[in-house]
Amino acid sequence: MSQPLPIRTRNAAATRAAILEAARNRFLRDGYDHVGLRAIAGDVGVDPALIPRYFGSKEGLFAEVLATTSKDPMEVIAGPRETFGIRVARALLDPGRRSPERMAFIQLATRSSASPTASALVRRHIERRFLKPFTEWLGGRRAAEKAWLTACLLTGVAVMTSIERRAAPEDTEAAIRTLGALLQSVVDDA
Amino acid sequence: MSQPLPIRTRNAAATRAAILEAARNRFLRDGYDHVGLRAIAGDVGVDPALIPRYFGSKEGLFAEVLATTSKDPMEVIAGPRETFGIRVARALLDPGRRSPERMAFIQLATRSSASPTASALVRRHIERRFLKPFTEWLGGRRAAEKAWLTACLLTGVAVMTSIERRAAPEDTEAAIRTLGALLQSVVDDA
DNA sequence: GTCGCAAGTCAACGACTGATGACTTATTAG
DNA sequence: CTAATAAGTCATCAGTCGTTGACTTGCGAC
Repeated sequence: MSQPLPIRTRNAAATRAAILEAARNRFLRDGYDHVGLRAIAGDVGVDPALIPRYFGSKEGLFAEVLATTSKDPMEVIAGPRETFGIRVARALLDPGRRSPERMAFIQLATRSSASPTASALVRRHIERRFLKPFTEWLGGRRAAEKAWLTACLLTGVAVMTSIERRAAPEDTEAAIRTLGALLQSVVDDA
Repeated sequence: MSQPLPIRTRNAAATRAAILEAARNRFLRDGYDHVGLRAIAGDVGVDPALIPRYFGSKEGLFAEVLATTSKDPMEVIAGPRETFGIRVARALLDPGRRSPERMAFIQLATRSSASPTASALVRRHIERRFLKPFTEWLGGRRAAEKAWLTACLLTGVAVMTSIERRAAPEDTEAAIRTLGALLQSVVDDA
C-alpha cells in the first residue's frame, strides 16, 4: 500500500500528515464506511489509536480529508468558457491526465454519500466549494440550475465509472468529446 | 414503519414476500450497508434469523430485491421518442409522480454502489436491465455511448437529490424542463 | 547525563453486525 | 385427537468497528 515503511522518527506533525494522506487514498477508493481506522494506521505503520487522538474521531478525519481535497475544483473549472466542457470531461475521464488531486472531491463525495455521517459533510462541501463558486463563475440567471445540472453529470460519471470496471464505454477519447459537448451545452444555453 | 403489525398467520410465502417488501423500502432509503437484518425483521414483526433462512444471506436478499425492482425501467423509457427527455425527467424529479416503483432501481443502485458486495450485483443489474435494453431501444451507432451518458445523468441526479435535502435546486418544474431538454439532446443527437 | 514531556503503543471495552443450530410452536393431515 | 412437519423463535457465536485509558518509549532542554 506504500513504501517499505521507512523508520519513522518521532514527529507529530509529520505522522499527522501521513495519516491524512493515507486516509485520503483509502477514502477515495473505498468510501467512508468501508475504510477502517486500522487499515489507515496500517498504511502509515502506526497505531490505530493515534487517529482519534489527532483528529478527534473518524468523522473529524474525514472532514479534514474533505477540506484538504477541496481547493482545486475551480482550478479545473476556471479558464476560457468556450472550452469548459472538454476541459472538465478530460479531467474526469482521461486516464492519463486524471491525477488523484483534481476533481478528486467528486469521487470522495460519491463514494461516501451513502453514509449518514459522511453525507452531511459532503453536502456542505459540495455546496460551498463547488455549487456556490461555480454558480458565481457562470453568472447570469439560471446559473444555479446550470451548476446543479453540471454537478449531477459529474457525480453521475463518477458513480458509473466506479461501478463499472472501465472508465468509459468503449472509446475513451470519443466519450470525452461527447461528455464535453454535453457539459458545454449545459453551460452555454439551456 | 408499517401497519399496526397485524397478527401473522403462519405462511412462509407471505412472510417471505413481506420481508422482501420491507427490505426494498429500507434498501431504497438507506443503502445496502446501513440496513440491518434486525431492522428489516422488525418492520415485518418477525425474527431476524428468518432472513438468512429464506434468502441464504443478506446479499441474497439484496439480489432478490434488485431483481424484483427491475422490471420497470423500460416502462418509463419506452414511448414516443420525442418526449423521452421530459418523461424520464418527470419520473425522476416530480415529487407527485415519483412512485416508489418506477426508476426506483436507480436509487437502489446509487445508494448501494459503495458497498463492495452490493456493487457487483448493481453493475450486472444496470448492464442487463438498463444499458442493454436502452441501447437497443435507441438503435443506430453511438447508441451505447448515449445510453451510458443517460445512465450517468440519471445516477447523478439520484445522488444529488439524495445528498441534498431538496429534490431540485429551486423550482422543481423548471428543473424538470431543463433536465428533460438535456436528456432529449443526448438521445437526439450528440 | 538525566529529567520531563510529548509521541506512540497496547490491551481492552461496548456496541454492532450477519449468521448458526437447537429449540418451541402452530398448522394440517390422518 | 394426535402425530408429523413446517414455521418461527431464541440464545449465542465470531467478527469488526471506533474509541478509551493506562502504559512505555524516545527526543530535547537543562
